[in-house]
Amino acid sequence: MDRISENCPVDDALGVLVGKWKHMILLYLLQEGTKRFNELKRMMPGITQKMLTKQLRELEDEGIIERKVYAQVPPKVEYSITEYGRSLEPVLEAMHEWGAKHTMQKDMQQGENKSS
Amino acid sequence: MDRISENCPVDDALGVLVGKWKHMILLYLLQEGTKRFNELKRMMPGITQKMLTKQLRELEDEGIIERKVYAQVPPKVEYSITEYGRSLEPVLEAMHEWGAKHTMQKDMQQGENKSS
DNA sequence: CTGCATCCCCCTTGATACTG
DNA sequence: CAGTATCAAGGGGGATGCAG
Repeated sequence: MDRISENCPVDDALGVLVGKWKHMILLYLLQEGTKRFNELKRMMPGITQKMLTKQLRELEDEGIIERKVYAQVPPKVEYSITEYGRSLEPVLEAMHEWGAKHTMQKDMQQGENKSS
Repeated sequence: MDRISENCPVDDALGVLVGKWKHMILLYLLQEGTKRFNELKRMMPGITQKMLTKQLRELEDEGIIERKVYAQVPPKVEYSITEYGRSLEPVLEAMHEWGAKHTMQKDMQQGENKSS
């Protein structure tokens, strides 16, 4: 890759990931597979139904996740990553890796002057 | 990497990149090296001084870019990527790559039915 | 040239209550 | 259980004007 900003496809990726809870949802579904609505909700303390629904919808609209509804008396809806959504994994990993180093660096700035 | 969401370092990476113009600034500085304030501004039609300044400040606070002020009569300020900031390149690249595919896929959904 | 301050708008997020 | 509707609040982002 020589030039990475021709038309800013970076924006597309960013757009998909931006949202207070979106990446969390993605990470959970990526790691733990299919989940029900309330399972996801329970995993993210602080999120409201409204937000969960909204972020889920947006992810679904992008084709990143799949929504499967079971016609049952106690409603049951399952969410899972699509193949397309799985293609985001490298991006998430790159960000995770960077974030981890970032945190380390911040921590180290305390200790490195005092070493020995 | 087994689990990528232990403490959501992804959030840190996202936090650094999120902002309507931040990734653009990063891409420009990454590709073209040191730039002056107005050069950056000219590169991004639509951005206002306020936003440029703000995004630049935030990037600077994170240690991603460096701000060098020349004590001259016509003020001159140069911005450049720090070594630390350069560590974001893989992340940007991953996003760029994904975004490019994403765009392609959208385009193809028009043509693939009509092939032949 | 570069940057700050102010005012304003709108979108995102959040709290709560209600429905199938 | 899953989702929608409504109302309120906060902050990001934009336009403009002033200053060193």
